[in-house]
Amino acid sequence: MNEELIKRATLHDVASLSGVSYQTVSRVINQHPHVAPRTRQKVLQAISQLDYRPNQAAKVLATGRSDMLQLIMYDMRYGDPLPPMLGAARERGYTLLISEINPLAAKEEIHKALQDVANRMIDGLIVFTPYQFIPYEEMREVCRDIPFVFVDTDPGFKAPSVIFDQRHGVALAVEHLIGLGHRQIAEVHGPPLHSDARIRHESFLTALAAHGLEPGPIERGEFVISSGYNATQHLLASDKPFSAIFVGNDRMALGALRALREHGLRVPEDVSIVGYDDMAEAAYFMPPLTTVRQNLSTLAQQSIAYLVSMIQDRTMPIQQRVLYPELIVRASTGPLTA
Amino acid sequence: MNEELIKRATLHDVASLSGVSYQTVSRVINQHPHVAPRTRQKVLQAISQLDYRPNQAAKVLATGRSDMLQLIMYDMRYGDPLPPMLGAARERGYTLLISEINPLAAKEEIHKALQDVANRMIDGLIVFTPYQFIPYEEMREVCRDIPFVFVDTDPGFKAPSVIFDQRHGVALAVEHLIGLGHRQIAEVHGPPLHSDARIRHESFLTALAAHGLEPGPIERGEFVISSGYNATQHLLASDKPFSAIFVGNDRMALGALRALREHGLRVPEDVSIVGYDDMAEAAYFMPPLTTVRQNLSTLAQQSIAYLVSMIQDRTMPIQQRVLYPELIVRASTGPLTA
DNA sequence: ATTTTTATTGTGAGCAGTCACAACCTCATA
DNA sequence: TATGAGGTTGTGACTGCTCACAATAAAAAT
Repeated sequence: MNEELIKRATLHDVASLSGVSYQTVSRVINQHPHVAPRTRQKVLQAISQLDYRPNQAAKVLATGRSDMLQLIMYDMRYGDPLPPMLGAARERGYTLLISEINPLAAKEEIHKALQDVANRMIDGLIVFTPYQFIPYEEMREVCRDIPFVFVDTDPGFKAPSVIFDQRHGVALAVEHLIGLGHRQIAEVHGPPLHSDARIRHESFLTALAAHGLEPGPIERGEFVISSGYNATQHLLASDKPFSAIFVGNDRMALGALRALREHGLRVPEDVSIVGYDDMAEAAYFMPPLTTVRQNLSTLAQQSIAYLVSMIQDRTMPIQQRVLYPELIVRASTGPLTA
Repeated sequence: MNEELIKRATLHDVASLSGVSYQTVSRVINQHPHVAPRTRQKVLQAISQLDYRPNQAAKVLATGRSDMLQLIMYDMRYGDPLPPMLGAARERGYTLLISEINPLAAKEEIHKALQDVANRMIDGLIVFTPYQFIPYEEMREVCRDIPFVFVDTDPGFKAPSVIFDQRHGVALAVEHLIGLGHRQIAEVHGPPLHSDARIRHESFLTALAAHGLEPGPIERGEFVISSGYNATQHLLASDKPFSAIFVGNDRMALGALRALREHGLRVPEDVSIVGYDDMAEAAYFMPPLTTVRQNLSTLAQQSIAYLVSMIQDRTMPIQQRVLYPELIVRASTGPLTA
C-alpha cells in the first residue's frame, strides 16, 4: 500500500495506456484538429485515469514560450494597478507573474534581478517603475529578445512605453483652483527621483506660469502620509501666504488635511486642497478629496495589448502611448473667500 | 551584419569554447566545489565572452526544483502583506511569484486555477485567502506533492497554516472599550464568508458575553469603505442606543467616521470607534483610529519558514502556528461621557 | 616506492515535452 | 478503377540542463 513513490504520469504513460503514440496525446492536449473523435476519447479517458498533468517546464523548454508575462513593480504596497493588470493579461491568455524591484538599488543589483527575470523563460515584461532606472539600450541587452514595456515613465522616453499625460492632469487641477479664484497656490511635491513626482512638480510650475502666476510656498515630501503632514506644517510655518495647496499624491494630501486641521484651518473654507491619483480612500477623506484620476484599467489594457503585439510581431515599432487623466472634483476645493 | 538570428549560447557552447566538458561548466555555474581555480577561470571567461545565460526551464525540468514559491491572494488591492512576503522568501533563496484567485468562484474554476499553478513547477504554495474555499484533502490532491501553507484561515483548520488569534485581538478591543466605561457597543462586521470577518464577529459576541453584556445594534458590511458608511447609517437609524462601535476592519471604520460626522456626532466624545488591521492610513484618520494591529512581517516570516521546512522535509507534521495581535490605542476611543 | 585518499574531469542516460516530416488510411472525384 | 485530396497517426531528432557514475590526475599516507 505504499503509494509514496508513484511517479507523475507522463505523455508516454498516457500514450501506452491508450494505445496511441505520444504525439497523438500531445495533439489531444493542445487541442489540435485532426484527431479522430474516438481516439481523442480514448486519450482523454487515459488522462483522467492516470490523473495526468502536463509538465510546464518541459513544454517551455521545448517550445521556448511560457505564456507568462512578468510585471515588475517598484513598491508592492501600491497595489492598485495589480488587479487590472492581472485581468488584462488573463484576457489575452497569459498568466501574469508579479515581482518587485528596488529601482534605487545599485546598478549591479538591478541587472542581476532583471537577468534573473529574463532567464525565467518569460514571454514579456512590464516594468512599472516611475524611476528612470535603466536606459533603453541597457534594458534590451539584459532582456535579450524578451519584449518589454515601460509603464509610468517619462514622456519622451524613447522606449516602448505607456504613460499618462500628467502635465495635462496637473493643468486641470491648477486651472480648477484658478477658476475658483485662487492666486496663491502652494505645493507639496514628491521625491524628485520619482518620475511622476518630478513631472507633476514641473507641470505645476508650468501651469502657473501659463497663467502669469508666481508659485506659493513649495515643500518636498516623500509620497507617504507622514511626509505630507510634515511638509504642510512647513508650509504653514513659512511667511508666504496661500489659499490652496496642490499636493503631489493623495496619500500626502491625507497628511496635509491633518496638518491643516491641527492648525485650526478649515478645508475648503480656509484652504483648498487638490490631490493626485484618486485612491480608493480619497472619497472618504474629511473632506472628500478633489483629485486627479488616472484610469488604471485603460493603462493595464494598453500595456498588455502593446506587449502582446510586440511578442507576436518582433518588428513592432517603438512607441509611447499617452493616456489622459481626469479631474475629480469633490469637497476639498472651494471658491476663494476674501 | 545580420545578427538577428544569433542563437542563445548553451552550456555546450561554453564548454567547447573553454575546452572543457559541459559537466564542468555546469559545476562552475552551480558553485560546486572541486573545480580547479584555473578551469573555473577559463569557464567564467567563456561565459562572459558568449554572454551565456543558463536556461531556467531546462534546469527546472532536469532537477524538478524551481526555487520559486507562489503566493496566492484573494484580493490584490490588499497589498500590505506582499512586501514582507517577498522579503521573507528572498531571504531564504526563493523567488516569490504572486497571483490572484477568486475564492468565491465556481469550484471547477478554482481547481483549474490551482492545477495551473501546481503544474508550473513551483516548489511551494502559500494560500492567503481568508475563505475556507477548499478542503485540505482536496487541496492535497490538486497540488500533488507540492507543499502548501494556508495563511489567515480558520482556527482549528487541520492543515498547515499560520494565523492570528483574532479572538484575542477582538477581546483586547472590546475590553478596551469596556474599560472606558462603554456598555452599549454596536458592531459593523464584514461578510460572513470571509473567515476573518466571521471570526471577529463571533469573538465580539463572545467577548461581550464574557463580561455579561448584551450587544448593541449590529450591521453587516462588505469590508469596503462605502459599506462601513452605509452600515453605520443603519446603526444610527436603529432605536438601540450605543456609545461605541467595534468595526470589523479599518476601511469600514473610515466609512463609519464619515457617517458619524455627517450625523453631527463627534468621535470619541459622542461615539468611540475601534477598527481592525491598522492599515497605514489609520493613524491619519480624523480622528486617528484605535485599532488592532497584526504584525505582517512576523506572519510572512513564519509562513515562509514553515513552507520551506515542508519542502526540505516531507514528513513535517501538519501544524497551525498562531500569532498574537496587539491593540493600538489612538484618539478614536475615549471614556464614556454621561 | 607503493598504496590509499582526495580532487578534478568526462560520459551516458535521463527530464517531459514539441516540431517537422513521412506514412497511412479514407473518401470523393474523374 | 485509378487518383488525388485531405484527415489521421507515428517516427526521429531535437530543447538545455542535471544526475549518477566512471575515469583520471594529483596529493597524502604508508
